[in-house]
Amino acid sequence: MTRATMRVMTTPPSAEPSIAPSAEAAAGPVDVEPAPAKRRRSVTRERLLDAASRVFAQRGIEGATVEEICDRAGFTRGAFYSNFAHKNELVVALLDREEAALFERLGGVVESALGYPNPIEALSQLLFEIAPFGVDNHLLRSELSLLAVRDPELAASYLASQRTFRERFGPFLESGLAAAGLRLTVPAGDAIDTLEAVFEASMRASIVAGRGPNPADTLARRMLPVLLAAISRPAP
Amino acid sequence: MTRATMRVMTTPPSAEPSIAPSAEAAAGPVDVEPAPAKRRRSVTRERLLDAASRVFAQRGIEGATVEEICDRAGFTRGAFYSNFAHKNELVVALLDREEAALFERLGGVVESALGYPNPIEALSQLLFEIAPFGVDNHLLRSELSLLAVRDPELAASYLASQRTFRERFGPFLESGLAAAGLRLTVPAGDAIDTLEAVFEASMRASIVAGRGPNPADTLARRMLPVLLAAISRPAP
DNA sequence: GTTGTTCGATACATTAGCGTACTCAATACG
DNA sequence: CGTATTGAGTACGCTAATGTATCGAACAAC
Repeated sequence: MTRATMRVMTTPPSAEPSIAPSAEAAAGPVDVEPAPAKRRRSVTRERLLDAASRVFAQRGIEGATVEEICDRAGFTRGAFYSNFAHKNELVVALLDREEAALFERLGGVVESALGYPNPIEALSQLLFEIAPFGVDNHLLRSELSLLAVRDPELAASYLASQRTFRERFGPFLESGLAAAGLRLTVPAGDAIDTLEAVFEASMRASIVAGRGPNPADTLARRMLPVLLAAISRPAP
Repeated sequence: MTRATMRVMTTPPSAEPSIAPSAEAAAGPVDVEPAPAKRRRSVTRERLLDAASRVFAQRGIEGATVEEICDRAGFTRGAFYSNFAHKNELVVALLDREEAALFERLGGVVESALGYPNPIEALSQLLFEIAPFGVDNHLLRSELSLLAVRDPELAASYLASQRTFRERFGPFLESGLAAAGLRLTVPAGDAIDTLEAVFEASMRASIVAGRGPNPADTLARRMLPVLLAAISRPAP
């Protein structure tokens, strides 16, 4: 019952393999895997973020407790406060990470945009491949935007994220449409906001209604083609 | 410092006029004003609901404490728990009340629907008269839908409210369109959900961005005509 | 090997907010 | 008028969650 003993028991309870000295090539992801031990810290951070993502999805941001996040990550609160100052900092960090992940997917899928028969359908399909990249993120963003209404600090982060999202997604959308011989009839920002709004509503609706996260028919699935048609017209 | 003294001090601190015995015709609203004293209770309830509405708007549902609501209403928690079983019951009660209020407005505005020159613009205008009947309600519904994702009890109430909203608003929308020589091209439910989603997003966006609740140009203001056009076509 | 540093664990103090039980005052009713 | 009922205030206990201060062990460098 020395602390060493306890540590062995608590550290890798049900998560990734332990971070033993020479486990460099071991662990799952294809990540850069930096200096073997020097970066335990960043591994811990990642695991906390992973856990946070799950717990947030389940309980919501406000509903989530730091403790549960730590438990799920296989750490104690000590580890948490050694890595983040507050819960909010965690939220922001998670937001950043998910955003990066989104753009990665976006990059990976962009080439498949071209050369479809029906342009609107193709674009819809495309959006479906990147947008519902997890209900969790939608819920997260949704709740975040709500929290941002009151918390100025979160608002700043949220707005920043929102802006880069628009900046990167706008061109994507426009080039997608262009490839289909279409162009936007409304400001790109509005188009994106509208699409996002419907996606969010759609997600929430299907969850609240108890249907699985993405059954074949959702509001978004039905409305997306209509919306895309509404905000574009054949390019001159 | 008998309790009587304290009561005098705490009861009407900064709210509506006190509920003295013969103050029947006194108080503000044009309400039915039932039996003079028999219904103190319902007055208390109303005041708690009013306060709750304000506090929720400011702090959010989860962020609001029962205590603050009571303070603002000029009561103590004793009064609260004498009127509501839980915070959730309050939330549901408030939801019901706001819904009723919405339909009242909807009734009052429906006649002005007819006989406009530009049908789409007219409808947009109409929706703007009933929809942003207060940012607060949008935030409330927004947060509620989020809470409903996790809380089955709230989900039930939310879904019920959602359903009656759709049932009453659908015909309204359809007849509005019909009067303009248009008909829906998508299911009414989808149309409503989409409009609502954009309204919500629009509200949140302008609040988060720090602009006032309804400046002349919002996402909704810009997109509503486009959306309406997208979901309707000339009737045969 | 020894030493220094870093990271995470343990334990604690504190706060806040909820819900309940009990009490008193005022009103309604006979 | 006196009694019963109801509505609101007061006080209390309890739980959950946060953040902090301290401690020990592993790793890295020399």
